[in-house]
Amino acid sequence: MEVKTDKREEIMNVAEQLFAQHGFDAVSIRAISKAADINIAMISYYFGSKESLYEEVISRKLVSTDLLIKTVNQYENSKEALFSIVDLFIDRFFANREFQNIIFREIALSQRKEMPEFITKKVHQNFSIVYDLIEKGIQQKIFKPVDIELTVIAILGIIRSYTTSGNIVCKVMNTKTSETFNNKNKERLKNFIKELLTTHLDIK
Amino acid sequence: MEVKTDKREEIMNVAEQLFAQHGFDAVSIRAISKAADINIAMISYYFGSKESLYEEVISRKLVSTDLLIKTVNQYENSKEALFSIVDLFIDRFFANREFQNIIFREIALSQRKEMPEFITKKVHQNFSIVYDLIEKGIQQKIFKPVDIELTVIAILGIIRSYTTSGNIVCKVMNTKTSETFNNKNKERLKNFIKELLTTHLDIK
DNA sequence: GTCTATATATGGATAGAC
DNA sequence: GTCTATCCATATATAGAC
Repeated sequence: MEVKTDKREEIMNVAEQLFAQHGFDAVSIRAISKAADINIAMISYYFGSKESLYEEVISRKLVSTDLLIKTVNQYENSKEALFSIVDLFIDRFFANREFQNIIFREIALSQRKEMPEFITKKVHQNFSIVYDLIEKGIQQKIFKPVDIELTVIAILGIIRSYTTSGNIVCKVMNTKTSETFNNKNKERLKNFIKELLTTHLDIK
Repeated sequence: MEVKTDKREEIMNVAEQLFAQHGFDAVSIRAISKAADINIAMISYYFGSKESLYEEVISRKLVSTDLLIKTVNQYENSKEALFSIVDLFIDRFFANREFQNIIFREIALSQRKEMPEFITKKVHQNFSIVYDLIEKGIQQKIFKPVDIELTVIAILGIIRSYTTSGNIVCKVMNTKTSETFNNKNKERLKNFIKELLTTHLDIK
């Protein structure tokens, strides 16, 4: 017996991939309907408009990111908590790296006005969690006092850069795309950032 | 006596700003012609097509980046050379941060096939220069042996993240856009990365 | 719910007058 | 070099039959 995926969801999956690869404007609803093997009119029927479809595609993933972060707040030890956040972010970015393209394109764009505001808020929540963690560690004298803002930007920036720079990273690493994002290199990146943070924060 | 800017160049300036803000597809040649206060037909007349205009806008800046990098290769001391590169990149990214949006959007996109290849090559040259510098420093026992590839990605990634994340960085820093990119915060970012590298590479 | 046909808009590019 | 007018392709969205 086949699992009959919801049509709406399937359209969203196809749309997400196309938006990630080509950008919002370069993807027509015709292209989506063709790739999803449904009639063009169905997209308007289900979502009302291309813009609404786009917003739904983004919204559903942002929420789940937010939920996962909350689970980390339970660690007592600041170092363990910080490292688990590094793991968490890298896991999620590796699993959703196409989607991350959409997010950071929207952040950089001033095109669709309401959208970036919405995304900025969500992403900022993630930054805040890391910020609070480092601040707490400094207060506990576990971490050296550092520039917290820039440390947060650095952590997320490195991860973001690795996962969304496509061919550049592959060229630097001298790997193919599949290899660049396999488990071995995922662990490599995790260890690199943890070691970088260990010396930066002077963790014993 | 007025300096009469070349028409072609003025169109390119206007186009660059619009492409950076809204992306290639969202900017029509009508919008460019209106913003540049010239007739629509003139864009085809000067550049042949919208795509060619876009390519020219990108090309002219990439070349100058490349030239500047070469001047740095003259430093004897690896630490001084590396730090001067950090200064150079941050200066250039701050001065051209709108333009950087175009570059990294193209890198992430697979839309215009020939374009990313062209950009990838140029950007990779920049990465290579940093790579070679760190490698040399390690051989000279000035730097601790580190993961060179990831170190390079980290340096450029932090700078890129700071300059192209728009509102996010402003929100984290609790600053307005103008303040985020003023000289004080430019120096702050330079110092942060240099300190980070100092502990990471264990520079005495 | 699903399809065809179509209304309507917008964009890139060019022909041809001046 | 500069402009108007226009061609042609493609896009979104919807009306209406089934």
